[in-house]
Amino acid sequence: MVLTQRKETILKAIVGDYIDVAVPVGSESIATKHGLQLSSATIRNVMADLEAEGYIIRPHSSAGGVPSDKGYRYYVESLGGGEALSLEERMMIRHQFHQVAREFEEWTHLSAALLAQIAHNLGVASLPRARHSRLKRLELIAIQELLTLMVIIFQGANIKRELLNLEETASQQELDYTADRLSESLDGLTYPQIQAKDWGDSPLEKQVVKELVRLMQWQDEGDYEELHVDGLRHIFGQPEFSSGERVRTLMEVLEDKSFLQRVLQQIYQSKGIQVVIGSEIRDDALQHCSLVITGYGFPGDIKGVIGIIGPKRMNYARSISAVRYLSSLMDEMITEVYG
Amino acid sequence: MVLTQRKETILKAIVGDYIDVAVPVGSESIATKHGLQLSSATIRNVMADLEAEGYIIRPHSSAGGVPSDKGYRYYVESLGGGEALSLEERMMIRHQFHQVAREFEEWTHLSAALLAQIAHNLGVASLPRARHSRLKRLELIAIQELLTLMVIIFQGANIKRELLNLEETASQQELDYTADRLSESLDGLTYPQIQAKDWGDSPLEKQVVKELVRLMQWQDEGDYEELHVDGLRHIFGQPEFSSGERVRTLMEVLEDKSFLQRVLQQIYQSKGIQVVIGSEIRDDALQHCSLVITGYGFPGDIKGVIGIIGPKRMNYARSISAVRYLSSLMDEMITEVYG
DNA sequence: GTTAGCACTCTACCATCGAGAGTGCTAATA
DNA sequence: TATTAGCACTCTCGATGGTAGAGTGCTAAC
Repeated sequence: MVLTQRKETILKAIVGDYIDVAVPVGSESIATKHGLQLSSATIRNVMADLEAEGYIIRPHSSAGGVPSDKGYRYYVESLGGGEALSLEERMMIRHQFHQVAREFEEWTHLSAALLAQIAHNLGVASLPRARHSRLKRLELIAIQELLTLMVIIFQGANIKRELLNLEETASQQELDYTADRLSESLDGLTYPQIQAKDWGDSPLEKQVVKELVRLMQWQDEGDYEELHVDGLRHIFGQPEFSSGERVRTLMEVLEDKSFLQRVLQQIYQSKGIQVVIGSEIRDDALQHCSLVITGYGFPGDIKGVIGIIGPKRMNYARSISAVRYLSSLMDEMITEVYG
Repeated sequence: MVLTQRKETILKAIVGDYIDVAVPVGSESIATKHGLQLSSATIRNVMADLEAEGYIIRPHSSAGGVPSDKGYRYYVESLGGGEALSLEERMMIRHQFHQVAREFEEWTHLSAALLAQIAHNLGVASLPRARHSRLKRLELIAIQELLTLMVIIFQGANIKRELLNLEETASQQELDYTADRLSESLDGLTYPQIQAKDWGDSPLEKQVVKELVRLMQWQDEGDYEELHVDGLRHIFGQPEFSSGERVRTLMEVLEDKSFLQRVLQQIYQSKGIQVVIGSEIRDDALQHCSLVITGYGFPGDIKGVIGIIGPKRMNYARSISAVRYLSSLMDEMITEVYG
């Protein structure tokens, strides 16, 4: 599936121009703007070929060409590494991360915000999570006679809190004792390991462990941590989303978190930065969109996901660089925490 | 500012009809649809008065009337209690809350989602937070030699986690000891009280306390907890947001959390459910919107906020009932937790 | 293989026009 | 005096048609 030099040059010109101006591009403008030593007639011939081979589409019979998904795909493949972010941008990003380095709820907020800002599209980011969560520490705090707050701290600094209705009363001392005992004996264990252990007679302990296992199981089997989305304001500037209908379906997808996560999951299986274009996304609602997305964290174990969602007509080179840089930064930061 | 019986009836008819169909309403349709024993000519006379008094506006000289902000205001005031939610709806809501009762991260998600669903507009909700946060317990967990995870549990089950770069190495034992000591001596204190205490010589303790105070201060002085927004998909169905420009400014406001929080703060000062219409909101970007919103929690102490944002042309009666019911439910639930 | 020339196609824009909805006014009516 | 019928007037909205311009495809010449 490789094109001759000239076809490729012209296809890239078409895609590039269309990305810039969102208007079908004609043979004349290519001939003049790109310094090719070819007349518009020649370019028309080439474009006819490109259309026949499915790389471009014509909105109507006497209109210029717009890239098909196949055309975008060829364009993206031929980009190579993509242009790196400028030094100033990289420094700006590093600086901002430095500001929030200690509060890692902020990491995903910042990532999503920066991606949105750089790409002028949607930025998405989820916190990293271990595939098999391991307990680090457990706290039990009495709230009312039978109501207890259970705080679970996982390795990697993930935290869950949950209310627990005790079956029988317990003093704060008893709760502390139980929490300490459990923290010690369960340190570093996954939920199947916890489940496999032999539990004595203490009904309190039993109840807490049961709840703990339930929660860890639910968490490990679930999808990602919550996904942060930023940059909605940019999307509405794009001509492809000026009509109401597309915006609405896009919103429906974005608000149906489970759905978006399913899409991301499917993408995340593979390594490295993924670029998924239009119909390559399984879902109808995202036919007009492309994703530039990657997982990060320790391969196969801890995983999070960050990326960019936008119209197919996006700046892929820049988006890829941005996602690459931010994912490496996130990798760096969580390596410190998960040590 | 009270209208005669007839004027009021007609104004309410206009506002009600306009809310239904989003089209300027004419004298003829009022005369026929509302069973008034009046001819369209009479209604035209009344409408001329209403226009002169500023309750309605004409898009152009020979068009029907659309409510002004003043007209909406009168309509809302005259609604009285508003229609209650149906029994089925209330049971459905209660049931859903019951499902997530133990995980209160979910409370705001669910509230926002339900409000959005009921009102077919944006639902917003923030978690409750104490005005003066009080420490409940502190945990210190070694991650690397000089890197420690500090987990702070507040009264009311709010939790913060933060990374701490230690000035000198400390074993997990030392960290535990310090955390226990501090948890005990600081239990129930606010940050000024903590600051006022006399701190011994332990550099570790000093550092932890300093960081703790910084964080609590930052938190107490900040705005609300993060605000959850749901229902974007509904907004785009509304005719007033079909044009690109308004959507974009709305998005800009929604994504600028600090800004939205400022608006909400201003509103939250007062008690009970607030209905804020168009120009009554200080912000230009929200001129086309109305808010139905209320704080909840213990007055003057613990506060959160939930509400509905939509076009001025919203179903106020239903929105008010929904916000009222959900805020009472949230009150109920946090009363249990905060005791 | 490339290009100039030209007829053809399609869109986007503008002006025009008529139907329809709705008003304001006036005069007649209860 | 309050209400109503009647009517001329105003404004929007959608359809229609006509034109300029951009761009193509084809053919013949280079």
